[in-house]
Amino acid sequence: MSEENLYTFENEAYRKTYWHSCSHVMAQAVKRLWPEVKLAIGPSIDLGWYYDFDAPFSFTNEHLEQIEAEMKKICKERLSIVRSEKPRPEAIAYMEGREEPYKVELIRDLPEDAVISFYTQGEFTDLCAGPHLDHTGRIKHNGFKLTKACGAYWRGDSNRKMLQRIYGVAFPSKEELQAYLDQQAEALRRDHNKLGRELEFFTTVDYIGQGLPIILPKGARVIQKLQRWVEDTERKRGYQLTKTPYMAKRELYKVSGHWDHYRDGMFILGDPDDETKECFALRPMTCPFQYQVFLNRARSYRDLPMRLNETSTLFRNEDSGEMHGLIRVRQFTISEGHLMVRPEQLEEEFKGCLELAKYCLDTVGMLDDCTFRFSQWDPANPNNKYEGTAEQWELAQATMKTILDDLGVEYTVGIDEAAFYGPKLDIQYKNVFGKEDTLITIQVDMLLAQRYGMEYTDTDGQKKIPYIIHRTSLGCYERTLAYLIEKYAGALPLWMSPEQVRVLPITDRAHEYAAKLVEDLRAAEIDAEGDYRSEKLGYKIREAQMQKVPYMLVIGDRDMENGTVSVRTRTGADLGAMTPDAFRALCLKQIAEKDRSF
RNA sequence: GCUACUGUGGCUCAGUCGGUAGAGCAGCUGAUUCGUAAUCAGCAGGUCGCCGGUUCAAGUCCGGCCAGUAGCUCCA
Repeated sequence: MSEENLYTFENEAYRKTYWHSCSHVMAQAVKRLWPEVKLAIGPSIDLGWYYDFDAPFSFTNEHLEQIEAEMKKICKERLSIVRSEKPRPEAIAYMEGREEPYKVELIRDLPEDAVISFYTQGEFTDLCAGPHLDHTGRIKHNGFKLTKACGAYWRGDSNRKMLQRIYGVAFPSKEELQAYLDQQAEALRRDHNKLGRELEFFTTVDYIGQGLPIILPKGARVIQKLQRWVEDTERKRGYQLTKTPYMAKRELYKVSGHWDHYRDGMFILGDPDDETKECFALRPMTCPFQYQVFLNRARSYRDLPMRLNETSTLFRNEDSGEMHGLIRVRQFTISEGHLMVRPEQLEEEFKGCLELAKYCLDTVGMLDDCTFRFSQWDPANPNNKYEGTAEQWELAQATMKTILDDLGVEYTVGIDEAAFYGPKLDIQYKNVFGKEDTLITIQVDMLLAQRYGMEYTDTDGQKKIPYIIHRTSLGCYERTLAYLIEKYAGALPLWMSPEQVRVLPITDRAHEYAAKLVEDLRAAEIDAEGDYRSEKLGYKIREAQMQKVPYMLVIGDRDMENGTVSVRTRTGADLGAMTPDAFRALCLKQIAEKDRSF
């Protein structure tokens, strides 16, 4: 960072400091307007800041406008922001005197030897580690906006009180703020939950239930293309396809530990507490089912690595507020797989899994937008979430770290993000709202094989326990489809488009010729449709364009005379006239190459 | 699950102070045969998310439920 850029938004530290000071200005404005509101915390975040409040009323857009107006005043007052420190008892007494119970709790939870600092601007003082700008006038009064108010639990704990969080963003100028807001509006136009319904990829029905979308023919066709490609790709890489049951008796899940750790997340058929009767549960994951394939007969080291894949439909009883379009649902189908490996094969096989996932993501065009997270356990997790001993966890995580470092994977560490049976490499993706979810996960499991009595006879005649890699190559098809719709704004690459070509006869005279073209294209396994309605060409083009059909073939008298098709793309380009054979070859080449540029 | 907001024909929306539902697009029928983003006319389509309450009268008011949206918490 050069000297002249130190106090600009190019410097992350400055940017964060600026936003943090914005949060204080916002809190000051709220306290001026409604002194009875209690303060919780207000940090800067990746983009902007938030502040959590405990207010006796709900913040509405009108309140946000009032707060913004007061904030502008505070900026114009150019109040100095001054740091001070207080010893612990004095700090507690100070915040008790100000009737700020959340601040008192925060101070009480600080370590004994912590420096307790405060920042004061005008009449407003907040507990804060800092740093901050030197005065409130540094904040451009027309460069910020409060974007939304919503609920958030105190200290992120769902057992504690729900406070109200106000989010804001700020930029060094009005123009940059506007550019950001415009860009956000543009992103929302890509929202798969809106676009996916408009384009008839999926729908939902009230009386079927939450998180249970209907995948319509177009969405189903895309998923079918992806699924066939993934299964073929896996087969080429030595995977064997399995088909296992969608449900099992509770006893299966008791062995795996899912019954103890995941029961609330399962759809249970029967009374789970009546041990005298059979009780089933729909599967929330495929692991224990696919293990039975390994267990089918005695295994030798020659059987390993055993790579099993399954296009697996899973059922998870998510809490009602968790569902979101196709991204978070209660029934989904995942490109699931498990690899049973000898210890010395672990690194190579893990590498293979990662390469496969990267290949899949790259092919659909999503790799560049992904981030990697090494999800580890938290030994201090209070909910007894994790199985196994500390030694087993340390070994699994150390092994995985070595693998990731050897592969040169750039990752962040997520503490307490592991599965209950082992650490994970999660490949994360963000939706148009900036919310991140796991797209793909590759997990190392040194626990469950033993639980299920999985073993193989090694070269030395000894029985040994395999390591298991849990992995997916393209994630869940519903979620992946959602992200693809958002990434491409509905205009999916040709090879995965549900309708690849639409033939548009200009007059009735061209119907027969058009129908023949459709037939020939379909014979070549190209998804083609004809629009034989007696509408004008412009109307048919408009409709095909809005439905994001990659290629339109305009057919008129001229084409019939010359034996050509006139090719138009959904981007509006006119490729001119060519023979049907030439067009078909062009199409097939782009499909075979999975050309992402079209 | 929690907080807030939303719910009128397939879609986008109008519906005043409670007085018994309206438009455009899509659909259907007919006319039109028109070469690169909307041809014209007609027809049909809604127990206003569901259930209950208040009222002479509820799409409008109240309660409960269901569904959708954002965030929180959880999670692929």
